[in-house]
Amino acid sequence: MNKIGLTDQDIVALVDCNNFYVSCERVFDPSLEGKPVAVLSNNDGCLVSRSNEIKALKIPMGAPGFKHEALIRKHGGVLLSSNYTLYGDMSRRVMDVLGKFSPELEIYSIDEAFLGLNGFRVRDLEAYGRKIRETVRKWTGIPVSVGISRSKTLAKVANHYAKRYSGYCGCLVMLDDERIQKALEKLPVSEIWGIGRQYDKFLRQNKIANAWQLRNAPEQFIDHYMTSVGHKTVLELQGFSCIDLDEAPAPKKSIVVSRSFGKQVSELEELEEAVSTYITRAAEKLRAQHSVAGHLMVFLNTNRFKEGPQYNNAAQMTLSPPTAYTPDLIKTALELLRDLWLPGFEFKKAGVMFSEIMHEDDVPLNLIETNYLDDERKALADTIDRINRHCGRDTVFYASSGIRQDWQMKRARLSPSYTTRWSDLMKTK
DNA sequence: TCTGGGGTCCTAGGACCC
DNA sequence: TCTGGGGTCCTAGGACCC
Repeated sequence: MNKIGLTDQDIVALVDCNNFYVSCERVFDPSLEGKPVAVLSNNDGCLVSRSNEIKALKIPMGAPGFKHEALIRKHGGVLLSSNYTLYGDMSRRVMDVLGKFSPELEIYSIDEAFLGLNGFRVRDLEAYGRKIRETVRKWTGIPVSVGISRSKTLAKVANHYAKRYSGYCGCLVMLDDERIQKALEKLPVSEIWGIGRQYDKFLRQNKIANAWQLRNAPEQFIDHYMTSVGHKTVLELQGFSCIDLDEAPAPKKSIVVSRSFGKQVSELEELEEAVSTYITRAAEKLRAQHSVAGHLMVFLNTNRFKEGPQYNNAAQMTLSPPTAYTPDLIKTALELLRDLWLPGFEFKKAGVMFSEIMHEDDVPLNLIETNYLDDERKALADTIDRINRHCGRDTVFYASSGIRQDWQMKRARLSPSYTTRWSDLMKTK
Protein backbone atom coordinates (compact mmCIF):
# COMPACT_ATOMS: atom_id res chain seq x y z
CA MET A 1 0.00 0.00 0.00
CA ASN A 2 1.29 3.50 -0.71
CA LYS A 3 0.55 6.71 1.13
CA ILE A 4 -2.87 7.25 -0.41
CA GLY A 5 -4.00 3.80 0.45
CA LEU A 6 -3.76 2.27 -2.98
CA THR A 7 -2.02 -0.93 -3.74
CA ASP A 8 0.47 -1.08 -6.56
CA GLN A 9 0.98 -4.80 -6.38
CA ASP A 10 -2.26 -6.11 -7.87
CA ILE A 11 -2.17 -8.25 -10.95
CA VAL A 12 -5.20 -8.13 -13.20
CA ALA A 13 -5.95 -9.89 -16.46
CA LEU A 14 -8.46 -8.73 -19.03
CA VAL A 15 -9.71 -11.49 -21.29
CA ASP A 16 -11.59 -10.18 -24.30
CA CYS A 17 -13.21 -12.26 -27.04
CA ASN A 18 -12.02 -11.30 -30.50
CA ASN A 19 -14.82 -9.96 -32.73
CA PHE A 20 -17.18 -11.84 -30.46
CA TYR A 21 -20.45 -12.07 -32.40
CA VAL A 22 -18.66 -12.84 -35.63
CA SER A 23 -16.61 -15.49 -33.85
CA CYS A 24 -19.79 -17.10 -32.47
CA GLU A 25 -21.22 -17.32 -35.98
CA ARG A 26 -17.98 -18.81 -37.29
CA VAL A 27 -17.94 -21.55 -34.67
CA PHE A 28 -21.09 -22.98 -36.20
CA ASP A 29 -20.52 -22.03 -39.81
CA PRO A 30 -16.84 -22.56 -40.68
CA SER A 31 -17.49 -21.40 -44.25
CA LEU A 32 -17.41 -17.87 -42.79
CA GLU A 33 -13.71 -18.21 -41.93
CA GLY A 34 -11.42 -15.94 -43.91
CA LYS A 35 -14.27 -13.90 -45.38
CA PRO A 36 -15.39 -10.41 -44.47
CA VAL A 37 -18.21 -11.01 -41.97
CA ALA A 38 -20.15 -8.51 -39.90
CA VAL A 39 -23.05 -8.86 -37.51
CA LEU A 40 -25.73 -6.18 -37.62
CA SER A 41 -27.55 -4.55 -34.73
CA ASN A 42 -31.21 -5.15 -34.08
CA ASN A 43 -33.42 -4.43 -37.06
CA ASP A 44 -30.46 -5.18 -39.34
CA GLY A 45 -29.24 -1.62 -38.74
CA CYS A 46 -25.56 -0.97 -38.12
CA LEU A 47 -22.46 -3.11 -37.88
CA VAL A 48 -21.85 -4.06 -34.25
CA SER A 49 -19.25 -6.80 -34.73
CA ARG A 50 -16.70 -6.98 -37.52
CA SER A 51 -14.27 -9.61 -38.63
CA ASN A 52 -10.69 -8.53 -39.28
CA GLU A 53 -11.41 -8.69 -43.02
CA ILE A 54 -14.20 -6.11 -42.56
CA LYS A 55 -11.88 -3.90 -40.52
CA ALA A 56 -9.33 -4.17 -43.33
CA LEU A 57 -11.97 -2.76 -45.69
CA LYS A 58 -12.05 0.33 -43.41
CA ILE A 59 -15.71 -0.06 -42.60
CA PRO A 60 -16.18 1.55 -39.18
CA MET A 61 -17.96 0.21 -36.13
CA GLY A 62 -21.56 1.37 -36.05
CA ALA A 63 -21.76 2.08 -39.77
CA PRO A 64 -25.18 1.41 -41.36
CA GLY A 65 -25.19 -1.98 -43.04
CA PHE A 66 -26.99 -0.88 -46.20
CA LYS A 67 -24.27 1.64 -47.04
CA HIS A 68 -21.54 -0.98 -47.14
CA GLU A 69 -23.36 -4.08 -48.25
CA ALA A 70 -22.27 -3.82 -51.88
CA LEU A 71 -18.60 -3.51 -50.97
CA ILE A 72 -18.80 -6.43 -48.57
CA ARG A 73 -20.51 -8.62 -51.15
CA LYS A 74 -17.92 -7.68 -53.73
CA HIS A 75 -15.27 -9.14 -51.45
CA GLY A 76 -17.23 -12.32 -50.99
CA GLY A 77 -18.39 -11.33 -47.52
CA VAL A 78 -21.68 -11.48 -45.66
CA LEU A 79 -23.80 -9.48 -43.25
CA LEU A 80 -25.70 -11.37 -40.57
CA SER A 81 -28.60 -10.43 -38.29
CA SER A 82 -27.72 -10.52 -34.63
CA ASN A 83 -28.59 -13.70 -32.78
CA TYR A 84 -28.40 -12.70 -29.13
CA THR A 85 -29.69 -16.01 -27.89
CA LEU A 86 -26.66 -17.68 -29.46
CA TYR A 87 -24.18 -15.04 -28.24
CA GLY A 88 -25.57 -15.11 -24.69
CA ASP A 89 -25.18 -18.86 -24.53
CA MET A 90 -21.65 -18.80 -25.97
CA SER A 91 -20.72 -16.05 -23.52
CA ARG A 92 -21.82 -18.20 -20.59
CA ARG A 93 -19.61 -21.04 -21.87
CA VAL A 94 -16.58 -18.78 -22.19
CA MET A 95 -17.11 -17.35 -18.69
CA ASP A 96 -17.45 -20.86 -17.27
CA VAL A 97 -14.03 -21.71 -18.67
CA LEU A 98 -12.47 -18.49 -17.34
CA GLY A 99 -13.88 -19.27 -13.90
CA LYS A 100 -11.58 -22.29 -13.78
CA PHE A 101 -8.51 -20.05 -14.02
CA SER A 102 -9.14 -17.76 -11.08
CA PRO A 103 -11.49 -17.61 -8.11
CA GLU A 104 -11.71 -13.86 -8.75
CA LEU A 105 -13.74 -13.28 -11.88
CA GLU A 106 -15.63 -10.19 -12.91
CA ILE A 107 -17.85 -10.65 -15.94
CA TYR A 108 -17.60 -7.17 -17.35
CA SER A 109 -19.67 -7.52 -20.50
CA ILE A 110 -20.95 -10.20 -22.83
CA ASP A 111 -17.45 -10.67 -24.26
CA GLU A 112 -15.02 -9.46 -21.58
CA ALA A 113 -13.95 -10.51 -18.12
CA PHE A 114 -11.38 -9.37 -15.57
CA LEU A 115 -9.50 -12.01 -13.58
CA GLY A 116 -7.63 -11.38 -10.37
CA LEU A 117 -4.22 -13.06 -10.59
CA ASN A 118 -2.69 -12.01 -7.30
CA GLY A 119 -0.34 -14.58 -5.87
CA PHE A 120 0.98 -15.77 -9.21
CA ARG A 121 4.69 -15.56 -9.79
CA VAL A 122 5.39 -12.97 -12.44
CA ARG A 123 7.49 -15.31 -14.54
CA ASP A 124 4.60 -17.77 -14.77
CA LEU A 125 2.04 -15.22 -15.94
CA GLU A 126 2.84 -15.35 -19.61
CA ALA A 127 2.40 -19.09 -19.75
CA TYR A 128 -0.78 -18.83 -17.73
CA GLY A 129 -2.24 -16.23 -20.08
CA ARG A 130 -1.53 -18.46 -23.04
CA LYS A 131 -3.06 -21.41 -21.29
CA ILE A 132 -6.23 -19.42 -20.72
CA ARG A 133 -6.34 -18.52 -24.36
CA GLU A 134 -5.76 -22.04 -25.63
CA THR A 135 -8.30 -23.56 -23.27
CA VAL A 136 -11.08 -21.15 -24.17
CA ARG A 137 -10.37 -21.76 -27.83
CA LYS A 138 -10.37 -25.52 -27.45
CA TRP A 139 -13.46 -25.79 -25.27
CA THR A 140 -15.68 -23.15 -26.88
CA GLY A 141 -14.18 -22.38 -30.30
CA ILE A 142 -13.92 -18.68 -29.43
CA PRO A 143 -10.58 -16.85 -29.91
CA VAL A 144 -9.69 -14.47 -27.08
CA SER A 145 -6.91 -12.03 -26.24
CA VAL A 146 -5.35 -11.70 -22.82
CA GLY A 147 -3.80 -8.56 -21.32
CA ILE A 148 -2.14 -8.68 -17.92
CA SER A 149 -0.94 -5.71 -15.84
CA ARG A 150 -1.17 -3.81 -12.55
CA SER A 151 -4.64 -2.30 -12.87
CA LYS A 152 -7.78 -2.81 -14.89
CA THR A 153 -6.98 0.19 -17.06
CA LEU A 154 -3.46 -1.08 -17.78
CA ALA A 155 -4.80 -4.59 -18.41
CA LYS A 156 -7.05 -3.03 -21.02
CA VAL A 157 -4.02 -1.41 -22.62
CA ALA A 158 -2.11 -4.69 -22.62
CA ASN A 159 -5.11 -6.39 -24.19
CA HIS A 160 -5.25 -3.71 -26.85
CA TYR A 161 -1.73 -4.58 -27.98
CA ALA A 162 -2.19 -8.33 -27.55
CA LYS A 163 -5.07 -8.13 -29.98
CA ARG A 164 -3.33 -6.01 -32.60
CA TYR A 165 0.16 -7.43 -32.85
CA SER A 166 0.38 -11.03 -33.91
CA GLY A 167 3.88 -11.22 -32.41
CA TYR A 168 2.32 -11.38 -28.96
CA CYS A 169 0.29 -14.46 -29.93
CA GLY A 170 -2.77 -13.04 -28.22
CA CYS A 171 -1.25 -12.52 -24.79
CA LEU A 172 0.72 -9.60 -23.40
CA VAL A 173 2.05 -9.30 -19.86
CA MET A 174 2.86 -5.67 -19.16
CA LEU A 175 4.51 -5.29 -15.78
CA ASP A 176 7.96 -3.70 -16.03
CA ASP A 177 8.20 0.08 -16.22
CA GLU A 178 9.99 0.18 -19.52
CA ARG A 179 7.36 -1.88 -21.26
CA ILE A 180 4.54 0.15 -19.73
CA GLN A 181 6.12 3.41 -20.82
CA LYS A 182 6.60 2.22 -24.38
CA ALA A 183 3.01 1.01 -24.60
CA LEU A 184 1.54 4.19 -23.15
CA GLU A 185 3.61 6.47 -25.36
CA LYS A 186 2.19 4.83 -28.45
CA LEU A 187 -1.40 4.88 -27.23
CA PRO A 188 -3.61 7.85 -28.20
CA VAL A 189 -5.63 9.12 -25.22
CA SER A 190 -8.87 8.27 -27.01
CA GLU A 191 -7.97 4.58 -26.75
CA ILE A 192 -7.83 4.66 -22.96
CA TRP A 193 -10.66 2.99 -21.09
CA GLY A 194 -12.76 5.81 -19.63
CA ILE A 195 -11.65 8.50 -22.07
CA GLY A 196 -14.46 9.25 -24.47
CA ARG A 197 -14.91 11.85 -27.17
CA GLN A 198 -15.25 14.87 -24.87
CA TYR A 199 -12.20 14.13 -22.74
CA ASP A 200 -10.24 13.24 -25.87
CA LYS A 201 -10.94 16.62 -27.40
CA PHE A 202 -10.22 18.51 -24.19
CA LEU A 203 -6.97 16.67 -23.50
CA ARG A 204 -5.69 17.16 -27.02
CA GLN A 205 -6.36 20.87 -26.78
CA ASN A 206 -4.18 20.81 -23.69
CA LYS A 207 -1.33 19.03 -25.43
CA ILE A 208 -2.04 15.69 -23.83
CA ALA A 209 -2.22 13.36 -26.77
CA ASN A 210 -1.01 9.99 -25.56
CA ALA A 211 -1.52 7.85 -22.49
CA TRP A 212 1.99 8.46 -21.16
CA GLN A 213 1.37 12.22 -21.16
CA LEU A 214 -1.90 11.75 -19.33
CA ARG A 215 -0.23 9.50 -16.80
CA ASN A 216 2.30 12.24 -16.08
CA ALA A 217 -0.04 15.22 -16.20
CA PRO A 218 0.23 17.61 -13.21
CA GLU A 219 -2.03 16.64 -10.36
CA GLN A 220 -3.61 20.10 -10.10
CA PHE A 221 -4.59 19.94 -13.73
CA ILE A 222 -6.29 16.57 -13.26
CA ASP A 223 -8.01 17.69 -10.06
CA HIS A 224 -9.32 20.81 -11.65
CA TYR A 225 -10.45 19.59 -15.03
CA MET A 226 -11.39 15.95 -14.61
CA THR A 227 -14.05 14.28 -12.51
CA SER A 228 -13.32 11.71 -9.84
CA VAL A 229 -13.64 9.06 -12.54
CA GLY A 230 -10.98 10.74 -14.67
CA HIS A 231 -8.73 11.00 -11.63
CA LYS A 232 -9.01 7.27 -11.07
CA THR A 233 -8.08 6.63 -14.69
CA VAL A 234 -4.84 8.56 -14.22
CA LEU A 235 -3.96 6.66 -11.04
CA GLU A 236 -4.68 3.41 -12.81
CA LEU A 237 -2.34 4.38 -15.63
CA GLN A 238 0.31 4.98 -12.97
CA GLY A 239 -0.09 1.38 -11.88
CA PHE A 240 -2.23 1.96 -8.78
CA SER A 241 -5.17 -0.36 -8.87
CA CYS A 242 -8.15 1.70 -7.70
CA ILE A 243 -11.04 0.21 -9.63
CA ASP A 244 -11.77 -2.94 -7.71
CA LEU A 245 -12.71 -6.26 -9.17
CA ASP A 246 -16.48 -6.55 -8.90
CA GLU A 247 -17.29 -10.22 -8.63
CA ALA A 248 -20.98 -10.10 -7.74
CA PRO A 249 -22.92 -7.93 -10.13
CA ALA A 250 -25.32 -5.64 -8.32
CA PRO A 251 -28.98 -5.92 -9.21
CA LYS A 252 -29.98 -3.49 -11.93
CA LYS A 253 -31.21 -0.09 -10.80
CA SER A 254 -33.04 0.48 -14.05
CA ILE A 255 -34.28 -1.89 -16.70
CA VAL A 256 -34.99 -0.74 -20.24
CA VAL A 257 -36.54 -2.64 -23.10
CA SER A 258 -36.84 -0.71 -26.33
CA ARG A 259 -36.76 -1.58 -30.00
CA SER A 260 -36.95 0.09 -33.35
CA PHE A 261 -39.78 -1.30 -35.44
CA GLY A 262 -39.33 -3.13 -38.72
CA LYS A 263 -41.59 -0.50 -40.35
CA GLN A 264 -43.22 2.82 -39.58
CA VAL A 265 -46.09 2.37 -37.12
CA SER A 266 -48.98 4.80 -36.73
CA GLU A 267 -51.82 2.75 -35.31
CA LEU A 268 -52.37 2.75 -31.57
CA GLU A 269 -53.28 -0.95 -31.59
CA GLU A 270 -49.89 -1.94 -32.98
CA LEU A 271 -48.07 0.26 -30.49
CA GLU A 272 -50.07 -1.38 -27.73
CA GLU A 273 -48.83 -4.80 -28.86
CA ALA A 274 -45.25 -3.59 -28.88
CA VAL A 275 -45.41 -1.91 -25.48
CA SER A 276 -47.13 -4.94 -24.03
CA THR A 277 -44.39 -7.19 -25.43
CA TYR A 278 -41.61 -4.96 -24.05
CA ILE A 279 -43.23 -4.84 -20.61
CA THR A 280 -43.43 -8.63 -20.60
CA ARG A 281 -39.72 -8.87 -21.32
CA ALA A 282 -38.73 -6.16 -18.83
CA ALA A 283 -40.86 -7.71 -16.07
CA GLU A 284 -39.16 -11.07 -16.66
CA LYS A 285 -35.82 -9.37 -16.08
CA LEU A 286 -37.18 -7.71 -12.97
CA ARG A 287 -38.41 -10.99 -11.49
CA ALA A 288 -35.20 -12.77 -12.43
CA GLN A 289 -33.34 -10.51 -10.00
CA HIS A 290 -36.13 -10.77 -7.38
CA SER A 291 -36.95 -7.11 -7.67
CA VAL A 292 -39.97 -4.87 -7.98
CA ALA A 293 -40.15 -1.49 -9.71
CA GLY A 294 -41.48 1.71 -8.19
CA HIS A 295 -41.56 3.74 -11.36
CA LEU A 296 -42.55 3.11 -14.95
CA MET A 297 -41.87 5.14 -18.05
CA VAL A 298 -43.11 4.57 -21.59
CA PHE A 299 -41.57 6.38 -24.52
CA LEU A 300 -42.29 6.82 -28.19
CA ASN A 301 -40.06 8.12 -31.00
CA THR A 302 -40.54 9.03 -34.65
CA ASN A 303 -37.76 8.33 -37.15
CA ARG A 304 -35.02 10.87 -36.62
CA PHE A 305 -33.44 10.11 -39.98
CA LYS A 306 -36.58 10.88 -41.91
CA GLU A 307 -37.93 14.28 -42.83
CA GLY A 308 -41.33 15.12 -41.50
CA PRO A 309 -42.92 15.91 -38.16
CA GLN A 310 -40.95 14.56 -35.20
CA TYR A 311 -42.49 13.49 -31.94
CA ASN A 312 -40.36 12.13 -29.11
CA ASN A 313 -42.05 11.97 -25.80
CA ALA A 314 -42.35 9.98 -22.60
CA ALA A 315 -45.05 9.42 -20.01
CA GLN A 316 -44.33 8.13 -16.55
CA MET A 317 -45.98 7.04 -13.36
CA THR A 318 -45.11 6.01 -9.84
CA LEU A 319 -46.05 2.42 -9.08
CA SER A 320 -47.57 2.12 -5.66
CA PRO A 321 -47.03 -0.44 -4.39
CA PRO A 322 -43.92 -1.36 -6.37
CA THR A 323 -44.58 -4.45 -8.43
CA ALA A 324 -43.20 -6.96 -10.92
CA TYR A 325 -46.57 -8.38 -11.89
CA THR A 326 -46.85 -8.33 -15.66
CA PRO A 327 -50.63 -7.89 -16.07
CA ASP A 328 -50.70 -4.85 -13.76
CA LEU A 329 -47.64 -3.41 -15.46
CA ILE A 330 -49.16 -3.89 -18.91
CA LYS A 331 -52.34 -2.18 -17.80
CA THR A 332 -50.46 0.85 -16.47
CA ALA A 333 -48.15 1.00 -19.46
CA LEU A 334 -51.05 0.96 -21.91
CA GLU A 335 -52.71 3.83 -20.04
CA LEU A 336 -49.48 5.80 -20.31
CA LEU A 337 -49.19 4.94 -23.99
CA ARG A 338 -52.71 6.20 -24.70
CA ASP A 339 -51.84 9.49 -22.99
CA LEU A 340 -48.72 9.72 -25.08
CA TRP A 341 -49.93 8.67 -28.49
CA LEU A 342 -50.97 11.19 -31.12
CA PRO A 343 -52.59 10.30 -34.43
CA GLY A 344 -50.86 11.21 -37.67
CA PHE A 345 -47.28 10.42 -36.66
CA GLU A 346 -45.19 7.59 -38.03
CA PHE A 347 -43.42 6.03 -35.09
CA LYS A 348 -40.18 4.11 -35.44
CA LYS A 349 -39.38 3.12 -31.89
CA ALA A 350 -41.02 2.55 -28.54
CA GLY A 351 -39.69 1.51 -25.18
CA VAL A 352 -40.38 1.01 -21.51
CA MET A 353 -38.20 1.68 -18.51
CA PHE A 354 -38.46 0.50 -14.92
CA SER A 355 -36.67 2.48 -12.23
CA GLU A 356 -36.79 2.91 -8.46
CA ILE A 357 -36.10 -0.78 -8.38
CA MET A 358 -35.87 -2.52 -5.01
CA HIS A 359 -35.57 -6.06 -3.77
CA GLU A 360 -38.93 -7.72 -3.38
CA ASP A 361 -38.23 -8.26 0.34
CA ASP A 362 -37.64 -4.55 0.87
CA VAL A 363 -41.09 -3.30 -0.05
CA PRO A 364 -42.16 -0.98 2.82
CA LEU A 365 -44.37 -2.63 5.40
CA ASN A 366 -47.21 -0.18 5.09
CA LEU A 367 -47.62 -1.26 1.50
CA ILE A 368 -47.32 -4.91 2.11
CA GLU A 369 -51.00 -5.77 2.25
CA THR A 370 -51.40 -4.95 -1.42
CA ASN A 371 -48.06 -6.37 -2.51
CA TYR A 372 -48.34 -8.75 -5.39
CA LEU A 373 -45.89 -11.08 -3.67
CA ASP A 374 -48.45 -12.04 -1.07
CA ASP A 375 -51.11 -13.57 -3.21
CA GLU A 376 -51.56 -16.05 -5.98
CA ARG A 377 -50.38 -13.60 -8.58
CA LYS A 378 -46.78 -14.18 -7.54
CA ALA A 379 -47.21 -17.93 -7.98
CA LEU A 380 -48.78 -17.37 -11.39
CA ALA A 381 -45.95 -15.10 -12.55
CA ASP A 382 -43.33 -17.57 -11.36
CA THR A 383 -45.08 -20.44 -13.10
CA ILE A 384 -45.25 -18.58 -16.39
CA ASP A 385 -41.57 -17.67 -16.11
CA ARG A 386 -40.71 -21.30 -15.49
CA ILE A 387 -42.69 -22.57 -18.44
CA ASN A 388 -41.15 -20.00 -20.75
CA ARG A 389 -37.68 -20.78 -19.51
CA HIS A 390 -38.05 -24.47 -20.15
CA CYS A 391 -40.22 -24.52 -23.25
CA GLY A 392 -38.99 -21.38 -24.99
CA ARG A 393 -39.78 -17.70 -24.85
CA ASP A 394 -43.46 -16.78 -25.22
CA THR A 395 -44.75 -20.32 -24.92
CA VAL A 396 -47.21 -18.58 -22.61
CA PHE A 397 -47.81 -14.95 -23.51
CA TYR A 398 -50.27 -12.13 -22.92
CA ALA A 399 -53.06 -11.53 -25.44
CA SER A 400 -52.31 -7.80 -25.46
CA SER A 401 -48.96 -8.56 -27.07
CA GLY A 402 -50.80 -9.69 -30.20
CA ILE A 403 -50.09 -12.52 -32.58
CA ARG A 404 -49.25 -10.95 -35.91
CA GLN A 405 -46.74 -8.46 -34.54
CA ASP A 406 -46.21 -6.84 -37.94
CA TRP A 407 -44.11 -4.16 -36.24
CA GLN A 408 -41.42 -6.63 -35.18
CA MET A 409 -37.84 -5.85 -36.04
CA LYS A 410 -36.27 -7.15 -39.18
CA ARG A 411 -33.85 -10.04 -38.87
CA ALA A 412 -33.58 -11.13 -42.45
CA ARG A 413 -30.21 -12.85 -42.12
CA LEU A 414 -30.61 -14.68 -38.85
CA SER A 415 -28.50 -17.75 -38.16
CA PRO A 416 -30.08 -20.78 -36.45
CA SER A 417 -30.16 -21.03 -32.65
CA TYR A 418 -27.54 -23.77 -32.73
CA THR A 419 -27.16 -24.11 -29.00
CA THR A 420 -30.56 -23.33 -27.54
CA ARG A 421 -33.19 -24.87 -29.81
CA TRP A 422 -33.45 -28.59 -30.40
CA SER A 423 -34.64 -28.22 -33.96
CA ASP A 424 -31.65 -26.01 -34.78
CA LEU A 425 -29.01 -28.44 -33.59
CA MET A 426 -26.30 -29.00 -36.16
CA LYS A 427 -26.64 -32.21 -38.11
CA THR A 428 -23.87 -34.23 -39.65
CA LYS A 429 -24.34 -34.90 -43.30
C1' DT B 1 -36.48 0.91 -48.46
C1' DC B 2 -32.64 0.13 -44.65
C1' DT B 3 -29.00 4.29 -39.36
C1' DG B 4 -29.06 -0.47 -32.15
C1' DG B 5 -29.89 -1.33 -27.31
C1' DG B 6 -28.88 -1.34 -22.39
C1' DG B 7 -26.53 0.22 -18.69
C1' DT B 8 -23.67 3.19 -14.75
C1' DC B 9 -21.83 7.09 -12.51
C1' DC B 10 -21.05 11.97 -11.75
C1' DT B 11 -22.14 16.87 -11.49
C1' DA B 12 -24.61 21.11 -11.36
C1' DG B 13 -28.34 23.46 -9.97
C1' DG B 14 -32.75 24.08 -7.79
C1' DA B 15 -35.81 23.41 -3.85
C1' DC B 16 -36.13 23.26 0.70
C1' DC B 17 -34.86 23.45 5.56
C1' DC B 18 -32.88 25.45 9.78
C1' DT C 1 -33.76 48.97 4.93
C1' DC C 2 -30.57 45.62 5.85
C1' DT C 3 -30.97 40.25 3.58
C1' DG C 4 -26.21 34.49 5.87
C1' DG C 5 -24.59 30.28 5.58
C1' DG C 6 -24.73 25.58 5.56
C1' DG C 7 -26.79 21.36 4.79
C1' DT C 8 -29.64 17.66 2.26
C1' DC C 9 -32.23 15.80 -1.33
C1' DC C 10 -33.78 15.40 -5.93
C1' DT C 11 -33.54 15.72 -10.89
C1' DA C 12 -31.89 16.37 -15.48
C1' DG C 13 -28.41 15.89 -18.37
C1' DG C 14 -23.79 14.67 -19.68
C1' DA C 15 -20.23 11.37 -20.36
C1' DC C 16 -18.81 7.03 -20.71
C1' DC C 17 -18.95 1.93 -21.35
C1' DC C 18 -19.94 -2.46 -24.26
